[in-house]
Amino acid sequence: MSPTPEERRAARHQFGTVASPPTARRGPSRGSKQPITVDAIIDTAFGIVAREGYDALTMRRLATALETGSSSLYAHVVNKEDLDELLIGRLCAEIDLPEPDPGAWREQIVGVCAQLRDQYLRYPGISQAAFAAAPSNLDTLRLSEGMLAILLAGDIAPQTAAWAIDALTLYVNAYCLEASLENRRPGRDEILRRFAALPDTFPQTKRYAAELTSGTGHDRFDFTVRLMIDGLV
Amino acid sequence: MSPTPEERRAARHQFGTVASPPTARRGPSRGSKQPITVDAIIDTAFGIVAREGYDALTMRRLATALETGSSSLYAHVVNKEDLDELLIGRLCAEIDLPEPDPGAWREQIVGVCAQLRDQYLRYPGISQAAFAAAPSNLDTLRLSEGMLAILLAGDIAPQTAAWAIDALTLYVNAYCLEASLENRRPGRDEILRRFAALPDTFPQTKRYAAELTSGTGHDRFDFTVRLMIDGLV
DNA sequence: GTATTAATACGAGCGGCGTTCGTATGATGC
DNA sequence: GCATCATACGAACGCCGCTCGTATTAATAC
Repeated sequence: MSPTPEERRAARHQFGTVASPPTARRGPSRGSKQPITVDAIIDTAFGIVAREGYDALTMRRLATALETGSSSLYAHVVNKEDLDELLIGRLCAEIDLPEPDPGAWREQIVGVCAQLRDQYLRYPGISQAAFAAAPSNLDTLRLSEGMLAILLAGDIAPQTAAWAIDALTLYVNAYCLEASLENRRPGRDEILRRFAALPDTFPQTKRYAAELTSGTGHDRFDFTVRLMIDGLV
Repeated sequence: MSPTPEERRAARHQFGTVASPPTARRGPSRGSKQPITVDAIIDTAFGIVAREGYDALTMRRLATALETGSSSLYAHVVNKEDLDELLIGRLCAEIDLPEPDPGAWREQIVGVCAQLRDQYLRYPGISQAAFAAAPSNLDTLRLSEGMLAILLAGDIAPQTAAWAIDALTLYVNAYCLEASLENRRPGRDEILRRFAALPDTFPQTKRYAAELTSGTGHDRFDFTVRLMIDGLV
């Protein structure tokens, strides 16, 4: 009996893949349609999120894209939450972790955060899933292990390093989640107009409306990440 | 004609309440049941979230608690998103903003962040709604106005102050969102056990497992907020 | 060569969600 | 007394995640 989805999930949290013997395929494979695999599910899911955003990723929608029924997915994935974890896992797995260089730890950490940010932004809204992702997933642990190694090489105290990693990843998640919601909001011009129309009980907001609404590109992101990193010993 | 929910929402974003004349109540009011009002809806919603968490707050569930049908809510609230905004608005409205004291701006900002955190934590998961909340809501603007005033009094450059407020509120949101998901996760003991069972490709994680899983109470929160604030000029 | 068995696939259906629509209710102004 | 109109609400629509019973297929055992 090949591993159930539950067993696969457990393996992702506990040990490296048990390398279950690739049991020869059985079961129906009507016509030219290729069989459903976990990888195919993940690939298709990423496609949907990239094109239509995370909210469009439903089990039914995903099944339709795979030309099957939603119930078929549950033979490969425990539930939606499990699918989310698989997506976040793959995302983290693709982060390039540099060999720690004691003289360049700040740039290295900034680089990792930027990579993570760009991965999230490629798949709008997926950071929602990142918040729920369990901290014991092997792929996400690989990421924190790499960040920890960089900070330790930079002579940061272990406790400080651990909390800094938490703070940084939490901020990256939040920044990307907010960024993915930005299209639902009024544009900068509209906000400036509303700020100008505010009553005089909002003097600072009116006066510094430009500063409050500025931050094109990733200026705000860079500002905050640097703020945190420069504060480390 | 008394204001439609849409008009009420617009008022929250544009101008102070237009103080629509409190038209005497009309319509059915069968038996002793008191009429549905926006305030009653908000109060009941907070009760549900406080007791059962944000995910339990559905329009149907809310309507049931008010002893009515879900469709009745739409006479007072535009939609679920609007309800979320009302909740976040009230939450922000209850934050106590101190008179800016140039000599105590750090403590003042920390205090405001801690208040915000405690408000969010009182209603588990509600920070999900905070992410989506539009930045032009009057109650949330009052909060950022107050924080801006504190930072400016501390001689922080306007642009730095604006971005710092963004970073701080984003972090508070993220921290509280993660905190509300914590009960779904394995406890600290279980995580330590898993870390110990990791392969040797995770040397730092294994060695500093204690540091990585520490941070009872709000230690991690305090660490990060101080990290950001101390980095300001 | 045939029967057995395990793996896979999937349609139908359950309960719940946000939201809309048509209609009923009843206090108010004339 | 009657028309008006804010208010209230049941029924239904199209989604959602998920489960269950069953059908299909390929490897295996005899």
